[in-house]
Formats: sequence, structure tokens, C-alpha cells
Amino acid sequence: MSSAGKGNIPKERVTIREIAAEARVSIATVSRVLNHPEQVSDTTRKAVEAVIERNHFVMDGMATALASKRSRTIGLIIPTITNSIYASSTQAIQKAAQEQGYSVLLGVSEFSAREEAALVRRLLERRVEGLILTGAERPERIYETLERNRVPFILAWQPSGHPERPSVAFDNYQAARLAMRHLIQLGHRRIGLICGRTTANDRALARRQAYEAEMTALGVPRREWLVFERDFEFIEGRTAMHRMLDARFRPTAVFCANDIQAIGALAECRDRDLAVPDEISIVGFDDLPISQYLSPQLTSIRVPASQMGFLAAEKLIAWIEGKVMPESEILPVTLIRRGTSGPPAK
Amino acid sequence: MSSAGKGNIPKERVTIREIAAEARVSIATVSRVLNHPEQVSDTTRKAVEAVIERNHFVMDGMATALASKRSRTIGLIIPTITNSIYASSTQAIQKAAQEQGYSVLLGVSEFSAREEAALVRRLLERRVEGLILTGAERPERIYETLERNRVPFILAWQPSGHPERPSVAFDNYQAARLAMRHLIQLGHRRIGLICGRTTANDRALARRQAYEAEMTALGVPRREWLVFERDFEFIEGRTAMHRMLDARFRPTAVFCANDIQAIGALAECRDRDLAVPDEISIVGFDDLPISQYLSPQLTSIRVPASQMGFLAAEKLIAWIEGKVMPESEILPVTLIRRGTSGPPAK
DNA sequence: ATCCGAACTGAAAACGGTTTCAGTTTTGAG
DNA sequence: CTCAAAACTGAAACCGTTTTCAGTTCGGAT
Repeated sequence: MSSAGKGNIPKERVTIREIAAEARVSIATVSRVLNHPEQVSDTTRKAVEAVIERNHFVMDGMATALASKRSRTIGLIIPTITNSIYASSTQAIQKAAQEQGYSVLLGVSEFSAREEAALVRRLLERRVEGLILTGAERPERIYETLERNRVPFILAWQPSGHPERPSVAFDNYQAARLAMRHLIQLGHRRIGLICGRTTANDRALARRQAYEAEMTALGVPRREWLVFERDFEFIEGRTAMHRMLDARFRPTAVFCANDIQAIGALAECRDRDLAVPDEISIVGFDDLPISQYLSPQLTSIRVPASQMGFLAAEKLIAWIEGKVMPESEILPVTLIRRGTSGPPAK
Repeated sequence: MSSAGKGNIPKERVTIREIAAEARVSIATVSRVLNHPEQVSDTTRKAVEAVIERNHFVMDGMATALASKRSRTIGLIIPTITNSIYASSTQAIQKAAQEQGYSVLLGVSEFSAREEAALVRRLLERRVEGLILTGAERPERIYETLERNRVPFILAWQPSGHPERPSVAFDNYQAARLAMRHLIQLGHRRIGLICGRTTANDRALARRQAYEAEMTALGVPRREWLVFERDFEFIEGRTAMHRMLDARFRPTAVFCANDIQAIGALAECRDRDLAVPDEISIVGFDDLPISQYLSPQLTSIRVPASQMGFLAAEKLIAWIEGKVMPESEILPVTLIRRGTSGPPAK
């Protein structure tokens, strides 16, 4: 009478040893059936597989990871998951990782440097074999920890500018210039900016700097009532636009450095019966899928979020397995001209 | 001269043994400093902590998990991460887990039962201490594996209806009826349906069934050209609406069983210069944050995605730590009446 | 000084696998 | 049939922690 029949449920978790005993082989053989089935004779393999199946046996990945020194997990730290631009990048990373047999351990930092540091530590403890980080700017201490622990990492969303720190990104500064140039070419001079908080967020900072550089180049004096730095929420875009429209000199165009805020801003214009783009132009950034379902459709900068995620994951895994640091890569962005941008009113 | 000075980087990862050696204590003491600092004298503790700090030492969570039989990880399987309704639920789960010192291992099933089964296995291998699953309907085999491995799990998004399988959910059937009743009370009788694929998706199925039940109760014969079952994409909602409007008898209202498709449908109406709600009413489902930034604002069913996620995580962790299965819970939903629903045209 | 309990520390046995190395079978050619 | 090579299998040494149990040290009361 064998110890584990079809019906009864073992109190303790079944281990490779029970399987070995029941199949009358050594644990080494069971391990091989699971990892290198070609090294085991057909007869033995089938027998062992049957026992495994019958007992619903699932290997202990912790023990495996410990013994093999491979966790087959990569870490991903992003500021938020609710912004669909990060969601799609995350999805792509998941997919790339899955394809290569890796899992993704996700950390959400909520735009906090402290939280990010804590997450890096947590993920290191979980023995991720590599890490994808959002943005390039962070306390040096974090990079030190990473290097001391010899964990490969890739920076995404912002070029790294450091030869030892590969990145897969697009150039936020140039991309924001693209948006600004578009408005300037249409004839706008008084241009407002609504952007995300620039603390612990080098992407938002780069975009803001591009705005300021273009305005300076235009010879337009800096007007504090034209610049709003807010959280990434629809409502923040809306209230920023609200205040901008109440200012002494309304801008003829507003560059929203992300689509979330742009959508809020657009709603505010609609509520005020302000014609877009005839009375005011809006250019967004991110080109969220939703943006072309708005009315009017949003002019925006399309960023390669999925592609970036996919590439980052692939390069990271190549690095992990090939031990050779990948090249950084800068991905192109495009201005998608749609219905919210036009020449200024006379 | 100590073995690991400030500057040099050890080739191999530093373990608790090196720390113990350098601090001239046993590994047991180092372990205690890390896990039960109150059991160690101040002098010893400080000394050990200094060595840990100096070496950027990070514990091996795999070894910890193996030895302590606690992974402090829970698994979450959702169909997609790009739909912001799942993203916000995921965010809430992350937060609840984090607060209690757990990590979340995320699996994206892409609405595939096969993929879900594979993910359950993967997560079990990763020794998640509990699991949150989306929906209640799946092959019995999966539940067996879960039970055999004694892994607590909570079902979310759809009531379980099984006493041994706790769920934190809202009632999709009743929620969909709420939407239908709203339209019926406004005077609509010829109502269309656009919903998600109902294979391997009991939520979508429940919503569709509610639609059909209400239509039957209304005595309206079933019209196949009024029902569209499509993928969860804006464009699918749009093309479904397109075809519905080309049908022999246009509906006076359309129930979209999710906001994504509703947004697509709304865009189609706008492109055709069809007045909403004067010529056609639309009711959505999910009440995405974006839905009130549309024009007109979308009438929708608000579902407690975050609350549900948070509660599910809390209950799961309570179960893990208290060993006692929690009660199922049904959360209320609300109809948010906004601008896309009104009485039918005369 | 002496003694006692409390506080602290260390040795060693798990935890559940992988992997090396050496034996034991098979296989196939001569 | 013989024998070497190839294919297969098992014993045992890890992997880096936690935790129990027993020993040691310390502080304070006598």
C-alpha cells in the first residue's frame, strides 16, 4: 500500500524525497527528471513523472534558487502602475521575461526616492538576478549597493549618461522640444506648461527644462503664472488649466508634459466653452491609447513604452546570461499631430 | 587588516558567515541581529550592524525562506494590467501587502485559462504563501492543486458561491441589472449590448446574462444584431457600435459592460454626429477615472476596485497568519448617472 | 565572596533542492 | 561472446539561512 493514494491529502508539503521514495529512485534522479529529463531513461522518467503528477508535486523554488544560485526572477521598479503608460511598459516587460522563463517582481515606488531605495533592498533580498529601474537620477548610494552586490540593472525612461549604467530610453528633453517646436511653428509665443513634480523625477525635469530653454530661445520672459508643477492626476491638470485661464495674460497654447494632465486640462477648456484649438492649443505627452478617443483628439508625443520595456527586459536577461553589459539605446519619439493644436487666434 | 575594507568589491556575494567572521561572532548571532535584534546585547548588535553596513550586506531571502518556511510573498493573477480598473486594484493589493511586510508576485493571464493554470504553478513554485485570483470560474483541477498544496487563496471580482472558497467581490449580475434597470426606467426597450468575451471570464458572462434576463423580462425578443461580444479595446467598442448603428433597427440605448468599450462606442457616435444621449444613450461599467473627463461624461457602474483589492489582500494575509479561513464578502456597487443616458428620442 | 536566575551566545541540525563524481548497466562493434 | 564506451543512477557535499538547545556570562542580592 503506497503512502499517498489518490484521495488523501498529505498534511505536510510533499518534497522531492517523498517522490523519490515512492518512485524507488534517488532524489538526484527526481531532480533530473524535472530539470534535465533527457538525462534519464524513458522508463524511469515516466515512472517518476507519474508519481509527481499523482501527488500534485510542485518544486520548491526557494530551495532550487538556493542550490542553483539562480532565482530566474528580475525586479522592476516603477513609480506607479495606474498610469497606463507605465502599465503598458510593465506588460511588455512581463511578456519578454515570461518568454525567457523569468518572473517579474514588481515594486511601486510612488515617486518616492526613499521608497525606491527600500524597494531595491527588498528586491535584492529576493535575489532578483537583475533590475529594471525607472529614470536615471537617484542617490549614488543605490548604485553602490547594486554594484557591490553585482546585480545587473538597466535604466529605462531616461538616458543614463553614464558608461557603466546601460539604459533603454528616449530623450525626454528632445521629445519635449519637439512638442514645443510644434507649437512655436504654429505661431504660439505665450505658451504655458503643466508638468509633473520634478523632485525625484528626472523625466519631468527634463521636459520642464526643454520648455524653459525653448521659451528663453524665443525671448519670452519667464512667467511663473504660466508654469504649473503638479501631481499626475486628471484633476490636477484641470485645476492648473483653470488657474492658467484666470491669469492676467492667458497663454495661447499649453504644453502638458503628460497626457493625464492634458486630459484634465482639455476637460477644463470644454467646461468653459473655450474652443480647442481655435482659442487655445494643447499638446500632450505620452500618447495614451485613450488620447485619440477624446474630442478633439489630443496632439501628443508618442513614446515607445512597450518597445522600451520589451527591449530593457531582453537586454537585461542577455546581460544576466551572457555576463556582458549591453549597449545603451535611445529610442525615437514622434509627434502625433491631432485635433488639439492649431495656430493661435488672431 | 580586515578582509573587506571600504574600497574593494568582493568577487563573491558576501554571506552571513563572512559577516560573522569579521564581527567575531557566530552566524546565529548575525541572524539574530537581523531578525530579533532585542535578543542581542547592544554592544554586539552595534558591532555586527557596522560590519553589515560596511559590506553592503543583503540577506539571501531564498535561504531565509527555505529555513523559515516563510516566503512573505503573495501571488496575484489578473487578466491584464493595462486596463486601469485592474491596475488600481493591483495597486491597492500592493499597498496592503507592503504594509504587512509582504511582496506581491504578479502574473498576467491575458484572459487565458491555460496561461492562468501555468501561472498558478509558477507562483506555487515560488512558494507564495497565498494567492489572489480573478473570477471564480476555472477548471476544478486548479482548485485541487491549490488545496493539495495547502495554499490559501481569495477570489476577487466575482462571488465564489462555494463555502470553501472565500471571495471578496461585487455581484456582477446584480450590477449589470442596475445598469439595465436604469435604461429601462428611462423608457428604453430596444437596448444593445457590447461586452467582453465571455469565455474564461465569468464576470463578463454574468453581465451578459443580466442583460439577457432583463430583455426577456421586458418581453423583447432576442436580436443577435444587438449583442456584440468583443475584446477589451477601445476600437472594439467603436466597431461594435458602428455595426449596431448600421443595423435594421437601431437600438435607442446601448449597455457597454465595460468602460473601455463604452469609450470606443461613444467616440463612434461622436464621429457620426449622433447626439448622446438625445439620439442614443450609453451606459458603461467600471467607472474608470477617465470616464468623467469625457464629453459627455459617461454614465457608469462604479465598482470598488481598490477597496476590493485592499480587502482581499488583508483577508488573505489574515488567513495566512491566523490559519483561519475568512468570510466571503460582497461589496456594493453604485450607478453613477452622468451625461450619456437619457430618455429615448420620441 | 557566593550564588542564582536572567540574559546572551554558539554549535549543529534542519530546510529542499542541485550537482559532482564515481559506480553500475547497457549497448554495439569486433 | 567480449569488452570498451556510452548511458544511466545514486551518495554525498553543498547552497545560506533559522532555530533549538545547551552552555556561558552577567548583575544583583545575600
